[in-house]
Amino acid sequence: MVQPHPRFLETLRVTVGLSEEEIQDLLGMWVTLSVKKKEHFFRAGDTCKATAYVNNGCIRRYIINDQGKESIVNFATEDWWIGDLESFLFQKPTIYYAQALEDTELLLLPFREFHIAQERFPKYKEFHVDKVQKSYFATLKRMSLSKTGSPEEKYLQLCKEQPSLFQRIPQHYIASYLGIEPESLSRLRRRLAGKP
Amino acid sequence: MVQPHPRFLETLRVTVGLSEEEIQDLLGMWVTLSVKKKEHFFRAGDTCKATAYVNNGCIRRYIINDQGKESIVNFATEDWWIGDLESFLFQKPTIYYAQALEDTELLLLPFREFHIAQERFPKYKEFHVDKVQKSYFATLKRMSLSKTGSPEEKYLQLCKEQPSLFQRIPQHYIASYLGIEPESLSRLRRRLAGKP
DNA sequence: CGTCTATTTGAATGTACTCAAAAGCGGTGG
DNA sequence: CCACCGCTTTTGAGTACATTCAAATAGACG
Repeated sequence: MVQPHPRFLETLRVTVGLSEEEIQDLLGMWVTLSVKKKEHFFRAGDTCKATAYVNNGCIRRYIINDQGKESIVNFATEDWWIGDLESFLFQKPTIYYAQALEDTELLLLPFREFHIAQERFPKYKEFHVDKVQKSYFATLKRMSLSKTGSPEEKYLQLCKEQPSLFQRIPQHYIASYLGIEPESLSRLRRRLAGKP
Repeated sequence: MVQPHPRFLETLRVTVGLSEEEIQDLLGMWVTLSVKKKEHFFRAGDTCKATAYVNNGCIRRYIINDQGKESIVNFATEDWWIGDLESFLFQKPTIYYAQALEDTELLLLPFREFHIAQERFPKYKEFHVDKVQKSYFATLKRMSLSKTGSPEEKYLQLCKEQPSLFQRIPQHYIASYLGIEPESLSRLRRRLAGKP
């Protein structure tokens, strides 16, 4: 495996609470996957065969609706997790697409190894259950607030949460995430810049 | 306790998988709460002291944003669960409001009893973890799809999922749920009815 | 430099919004 | 039984903002 991101090891040590030996043991179960810019990690219809940690790079997760329109659900950069948990846990087809926007390095824990790890390290299982719950609560909050917010507010929110994105990816992806057209985002930015 | 909804008992029997004795034991831990139309079950800032099952009636859960605008998150009718799990599990203040739109009867499992039940009946614990996960996945899917959908699609979706609502509550609540103004919903309905 | 892609700008259109007022509906009390 | 009241829904007119389509400009990269 490639050199894991420092925060990956820190998570295992501090948040999960594993000993150095346990970490070495666990690390042995992970494999590295490189995904080149523009390539897909998975597509709708695939079944997710592993949980994935973004070691570096950037992945966009999106969905395509009945009318063929795509909408970005989230961006995963360094130290994020990417995948479709439902597809992974139940080994059923996903409805999402995951595409690299930069050359990306993923750390994968395959399905079998995931279950072995959960058995062997109860702390890892707890960590995982906890992560699901936290994601749930965060998602609920984001959803509730985003419903009342204007595109402008959502834009400013994203600027706060993931400022690095604007330096690395074309902004029509940002527009797709915000649920507006690239032209609208362009005009929105001009308005915010205060040039009438 | 009042007569529980038949589907409540069925859930305990079939989904949770408890024996008749266990059910009797568990039922003893629940208490009934009546909430009159227009009254609040909880408000932002409160800490949820119980998990709540809607035995009959209807509750709207909503949020008020920075600009003081309210937005309905969901409607809970018979055989739904209502509350803020995050607030309940971590005993911290909620950001939501829950108000009865009809005289409503709730079945409550208070915080202490909830934990006793989880210890005494491992199956109940499993049931609960499962419920959280399923809610999470359902929420994600709803969110992803709602982002691309027009108000019209969301309206038709609600018609399919909770048709009874339209017979019981004022439609400006539906509008708030859809994220549009009452006037817009009125016009939307006229368009759908096909009267130019 | 030339090509491809991304961003910006313009003009016309559409849809939801605000504000205002009218019409519909349900319940209460005379 | 009817008149009145409060609340809900509908309708109208004008406004704001995102969309579409089209074209011009700017950037990135071989």
